Amino acid sequence: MSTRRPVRHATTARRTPTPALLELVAGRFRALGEPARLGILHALEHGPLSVTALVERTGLGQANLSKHLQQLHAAGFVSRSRRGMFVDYALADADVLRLCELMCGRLDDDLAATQAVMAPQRRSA
Amino acid sequence: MSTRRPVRHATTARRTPTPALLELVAGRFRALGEPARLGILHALEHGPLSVTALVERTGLGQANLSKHLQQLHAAGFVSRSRRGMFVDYALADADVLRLCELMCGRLDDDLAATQAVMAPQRRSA
DNA sequence: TGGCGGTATAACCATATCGGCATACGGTTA
DNA sequence: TAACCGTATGCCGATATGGTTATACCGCCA
Repeated sequence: MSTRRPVRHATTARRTPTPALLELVAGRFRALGEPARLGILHALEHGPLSVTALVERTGLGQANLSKHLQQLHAAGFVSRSRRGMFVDYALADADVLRLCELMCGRLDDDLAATQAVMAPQRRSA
Repeated sequence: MSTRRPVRHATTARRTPTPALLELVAGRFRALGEPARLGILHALEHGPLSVTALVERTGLGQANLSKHLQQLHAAGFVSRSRRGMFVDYALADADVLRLCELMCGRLDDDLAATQAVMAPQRRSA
């Protein structure tokens, strides 16, 4: 349910945003503003994983990981589902990766620009 | 310079991200993870503004605002330029708004979904 | 050159957040 | 039901971050 793509309400769009709305949006960006959580999302890129599996791939402590997963879930970036004794987490939708790719694209550009300034004539360094 | 659009290096793309890279990306998301800074970006949506002008539109204290502007600038979201005694800040590019729109779209969807669950038969509440 | 308006920085406090430890919760299996 | 495994939560110390006040910096103009 919720294809996420065609929907577009007027809720958050095109108006002077209230402080409460800004806080909501900011909270979601903040959820991505942590290397550990980005690592989790990256680990989920190729399919759902249980908490235990995520502990291995990310190297995070179990408790710590669990807390990060709660935050990602609260922000709507991952979905939760039980499988026997395990709990599988998965990327909620493709927009998550879109956000990261957009951000990475910006980073690439800026890094390239910085390099160009720092060493204009060198090939790579 | 730097059209930002067609460029796409291999730097951050498609590889197991190093901790340092994750930190870089996370830092940029964190720069957007603050209502005050989102408010600043919103204020700049229709054109460059000086710090003084931003103080008025955002209601932030001057020192506070200045610090937020430094962070946004460091993250590459705004550009700086002197005009006489003033310093004008402007959105660095259109991707900034793209990121916010993507995030707002997600929020809209989630809010709609929540409402649908909370009051399936009501029209609006 | 001195004063002034605009902007940035420093020092400070309050609060939020992360990571780790211990432990509680929830299913599953014996 | 009891023991057990996977997951979540409460508490703590360390650190980071935001907001305020005071002050330093820096072009401009008299």
